[in-house]
Amino acid sequence: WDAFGLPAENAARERRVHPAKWTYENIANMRVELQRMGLSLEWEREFATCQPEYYRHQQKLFLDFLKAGLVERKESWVNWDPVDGTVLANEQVIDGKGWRSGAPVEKKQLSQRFLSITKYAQELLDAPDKLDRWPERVRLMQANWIGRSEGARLAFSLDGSDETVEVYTTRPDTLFGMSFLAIAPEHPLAAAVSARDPAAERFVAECCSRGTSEATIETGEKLGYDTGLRVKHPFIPDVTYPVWIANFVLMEYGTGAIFGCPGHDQRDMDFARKYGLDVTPVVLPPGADPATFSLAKEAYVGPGTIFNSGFLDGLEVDAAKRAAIEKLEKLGVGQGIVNWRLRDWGVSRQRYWGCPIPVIHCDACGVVPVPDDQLPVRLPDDVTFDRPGNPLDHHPTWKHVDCPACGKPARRETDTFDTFVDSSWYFARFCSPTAGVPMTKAAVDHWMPVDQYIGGIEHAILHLLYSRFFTRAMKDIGHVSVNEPFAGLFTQGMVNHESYRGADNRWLYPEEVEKRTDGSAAHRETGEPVTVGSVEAMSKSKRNTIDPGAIIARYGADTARWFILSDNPPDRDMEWTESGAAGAFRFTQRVFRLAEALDGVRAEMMPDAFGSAGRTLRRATHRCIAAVTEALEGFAFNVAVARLYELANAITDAERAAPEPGLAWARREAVETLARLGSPMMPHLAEEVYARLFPDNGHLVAELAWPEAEPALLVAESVTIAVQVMGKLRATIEVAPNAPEDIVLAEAMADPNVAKALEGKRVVKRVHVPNRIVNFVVAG
RNA sequence: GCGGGUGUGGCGGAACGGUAGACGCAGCGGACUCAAAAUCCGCCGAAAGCAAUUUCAUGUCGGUUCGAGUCCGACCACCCGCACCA
Repeated sequence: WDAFGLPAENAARERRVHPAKWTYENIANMRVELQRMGLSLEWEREFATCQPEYYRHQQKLFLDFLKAGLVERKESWVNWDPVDGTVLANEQVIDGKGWRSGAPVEKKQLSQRFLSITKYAQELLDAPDKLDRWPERVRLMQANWIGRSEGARLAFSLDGSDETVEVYTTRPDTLFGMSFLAIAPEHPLAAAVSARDPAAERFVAECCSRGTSEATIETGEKLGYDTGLRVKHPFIPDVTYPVWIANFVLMEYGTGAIFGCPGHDQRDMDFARKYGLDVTPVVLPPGADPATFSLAKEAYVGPGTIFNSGFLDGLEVDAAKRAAIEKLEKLGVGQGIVNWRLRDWGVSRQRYWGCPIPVIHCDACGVVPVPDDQLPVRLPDDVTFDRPGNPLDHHPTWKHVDCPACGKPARRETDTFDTFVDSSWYFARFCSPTAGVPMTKAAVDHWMPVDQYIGGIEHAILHLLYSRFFTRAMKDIGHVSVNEPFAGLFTQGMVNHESYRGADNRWLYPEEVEKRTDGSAAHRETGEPVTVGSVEAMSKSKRNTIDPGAIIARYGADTARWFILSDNPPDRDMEWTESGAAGAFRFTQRVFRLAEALDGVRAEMMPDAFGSAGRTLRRATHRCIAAVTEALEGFAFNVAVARLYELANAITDAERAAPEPGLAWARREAVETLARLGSPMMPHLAEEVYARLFPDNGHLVAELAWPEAEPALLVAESVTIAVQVMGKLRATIEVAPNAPEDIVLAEAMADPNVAKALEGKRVVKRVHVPNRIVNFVVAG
């Protein structure tokens, strides 16, 4: 149970219930639901991430990471809600305001802990090429997120000072096209300027309050402030350029500063045109005339030859990049580097309901790791949520401890881990869930990697990337032997449903809403009108969720399972509808009746020969084995279900056939197969049917090997061949399997309808695909 | 802006380049019943025809092929991810 996190804390604040109580009650409810569904889970391995028995090992892993140099402490910018006194995730900032308090969100710098995921950037980027059972889409999303780029880092000297400003660029070839240098509002140099320039301070403050919210990005308005500072060009020292603070420069990417080349970067172009800065083209498109080539509003980003650029003139873009980097390195002002979009993973959260970060702050010794023998650092139970901010911070005694190093009074860290940490290694813990260490080597070597991982596409980036990083880090400190945690990945689609709002604008659960025949909707009890919202992913906050318990209560678990699997391919999003549930229930009843009809028919030796109905049924049975097996292996559960319906229909046909030797045996075989192939979907019914057919067997279907098709029965007695004339179907003929071509063609031409279509035409080509199709190509 | 995906009956969806619409849901007609429920049988893309059958049809337009829902190109619509990433 991934059990730590914000929802529990919100429940605590809204309903005055302790997060632990709320969480364990939810777990209890969900456990009952999973058990009622009859899922084959190994409950001996159950645990919840909020149990000290779990998170103590997470704390140990963290300390191992710390020792291995995989943890850093850095200042970082966060979204700060001044009313709630807490840090907000980006998703919790709505239109620049805190989602709960509605207060304008501020940017604030906090000292946070970071896991060094960027040390593994190249490996994390490369390895998915070999994960051939991962969806291509997810591999691409991971690669884009990691975002490798090659370029140069170089230092610009400030005119009249010893200081420099570092920039990162992927286009060192365009350095001669520079017309300004721009820094992010959060850049240290911007702070220095602000200290003596109130107008600059106001500009920076405005940028920070607006942040990089969607509103600013959408309007795309580029805003800048000229600091009055100037920097020297690395290649032409006597020329200087203005230094601007610009809202479109991101502190988090590269160095937080760029050199502006309006001719060959659209953003720089927009900025230059707005503030009247120079635009010098330095890349000449193929075929363009250097004397007349100019740029108006569109930057040129294509290939070409460098000009207006001193020693780079005449080189192609790629060669110029190399030459520029070489020169920068020779001058000692820069070098070629690989840059990553991926940033280190900030794991500190100023929250109560999470795993405590096991370090202690001592005025004398600095940051001291909690010694292993003092783990776990337990969350205190006696906390209150009557004040904004982190309850751990307000707790009267919890954070006061003695320094493990010097023994003097010190403070516990009150931050907890991002809950993504909890889910980044649980799969390894499952291998040895009760071990006194995070995981035992023998167990993880036996089980890992996970053969088949299943999850929603919403986890395509963060959860999977973090787990991949954790696995590599755990390998480096000797816990596991594998590099990648998940050998196969299947991403299931989301289940969507309409959402409903009542008269008071509160969200309503679907079961509270009654649909009227005229299409309108009303509250089931009060009769008040209900606004029907869009069909969207089920979420607790919008209450558009369905409790499978209702179907289980009405029809039973097998019907619920059968129905859920029967309609949609599982990788596709679907809209939940119960319209097929009754049909699924009918089918479960029908399967039972098919078995009941065999009561009194004893299991005898397999007959030597079968009549035609028996042979037909046996072929259907064995074709079904092959088809269902293939469908299940490909996660096409809906197709597997369809094949089982076909088998049921074939059994019904056989029931109506005239009695013949061996037919009863064939029916028993078919019903047994139906139960066994259906057992993953409807296990309880399968066991009941099987026990009825073989009361003395003493085995469960679940214990039996998967059925295997007899190859001889997969070959049809006769095949239907489609006959086309010029690609249009004119008839179908029945022939023996693998019939000789001349016989097939003769029979095809003998068909009256085919003959009619061929009348008066000359056949110029005969296409024959054995057992499938004949096509006559005619002329005239 | 960049990247990816999807588009097939009234609905959910099947379909190694080879009979488009398997299977289910809904619907219509019938049997059984005093009646209902349950069950069973039949029909069920569109148009024409008494019928055999014919024509059209997998978002649009084109191409490759004996043959295209499937492969290729362009476009349209919707969905998802990332996004002033230098």
